[in-house]
Amino acid sequence: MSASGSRRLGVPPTPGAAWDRSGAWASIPERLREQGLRWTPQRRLLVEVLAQTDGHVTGGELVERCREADTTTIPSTVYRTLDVLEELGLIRHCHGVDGREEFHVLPETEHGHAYCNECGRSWDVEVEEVGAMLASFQERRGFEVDLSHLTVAGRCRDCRGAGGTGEAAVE
Amino acid sequence: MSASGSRRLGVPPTPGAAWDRSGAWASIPERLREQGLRWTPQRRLLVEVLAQTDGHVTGGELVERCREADTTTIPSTVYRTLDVLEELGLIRHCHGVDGREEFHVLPETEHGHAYCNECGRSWDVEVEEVGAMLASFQERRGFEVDLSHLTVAGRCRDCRGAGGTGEAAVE
DNA sequence: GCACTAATTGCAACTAGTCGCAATACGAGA
DNA sequence: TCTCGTATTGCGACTAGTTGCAATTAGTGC
Repeated sequence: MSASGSRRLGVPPTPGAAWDRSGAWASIPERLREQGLRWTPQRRLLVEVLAQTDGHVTGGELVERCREADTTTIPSTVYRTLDVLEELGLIRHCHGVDGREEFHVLPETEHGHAYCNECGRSWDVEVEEVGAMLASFQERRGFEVDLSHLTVAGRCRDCRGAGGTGEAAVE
Repeated sequence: MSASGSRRLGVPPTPGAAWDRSGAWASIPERLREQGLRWTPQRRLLVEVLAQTDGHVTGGELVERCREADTTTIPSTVYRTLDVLEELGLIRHCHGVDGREEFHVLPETEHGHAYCNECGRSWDVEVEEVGAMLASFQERRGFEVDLSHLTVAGRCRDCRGAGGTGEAAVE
């Protein structure tokens, strides 16, 4: 495959302009149609599943949940719809430490992730924490970093044995 | 994929601090045996292939090259041997933007990678460039970052210039 | 309500990689 | 040189995701 494959770097949702979540879901059919795309039962099902999801999900989990609602769900349809929804800015995908795909639903702010290789927990990484790095890439390389795709692997405080709390663990 | 093979662009390997590569390879059999592991023909083949490799390779490419030398090569054996060699520190693996595994042979310094989503090129990211981020993770979260596993995705200078889609997309 | 056409789906085959298990064979010790 | 324990291999099945293609169908125009 080529790096420019089906997964384009869509323009991310503007962070400040916090979306009305329910509104965002409701407008999907017309937003699709505006672009000559279609609103199908399969897409509606996935959107319903997504609307009940908070935080991160893997593609496999989404396929699973769709299949619970409709046993005839086909994985390739789910993954293709996920691509379309990502282009619409409703979800963002990134890769966990193991390289597996993960999706964020309606990311309110662009953020990256930190994963602990040992316990497998993950944390959101906000722009402030890596702002200097982003700026340095911009200046030194002219490189525009896609924060939502940033995955930082390593060992968390707990696993290093330093004691302390695993704040805001996601999983 | 059009641009396969090793792509090391931008920051070149540190010229002075070169290891004695042949020495590192030569000591593998005994290093394995020291740990109660074994030196097999399959492992020797993979090590030979690796010794002729510079920069980054995907697992698939390695399987391919081993198969060229020995058509009976089994993928799972290659991947398992890769794990063993990583434990020995002879290679490091990371994940490209598409989540696919990539291996570095004999990494001279711990480094991360920057990938351009559009042209697919990649660059090494040395510790100086992300030092502040590493330190901040350490202090604020007690999190020890594994730099060699860091993949920064985004758009490179050339693609931002050529694409002309405007810097307005940056958030 | 009907026809048309291009977007979408379902399917099957494929890529990349992992895992469990029985058979093989490395290499330490006799 | 032979024996033996166990690391490793080969294999087949499986997970996660992608792709090409023919059949289906959403949605526009009449």
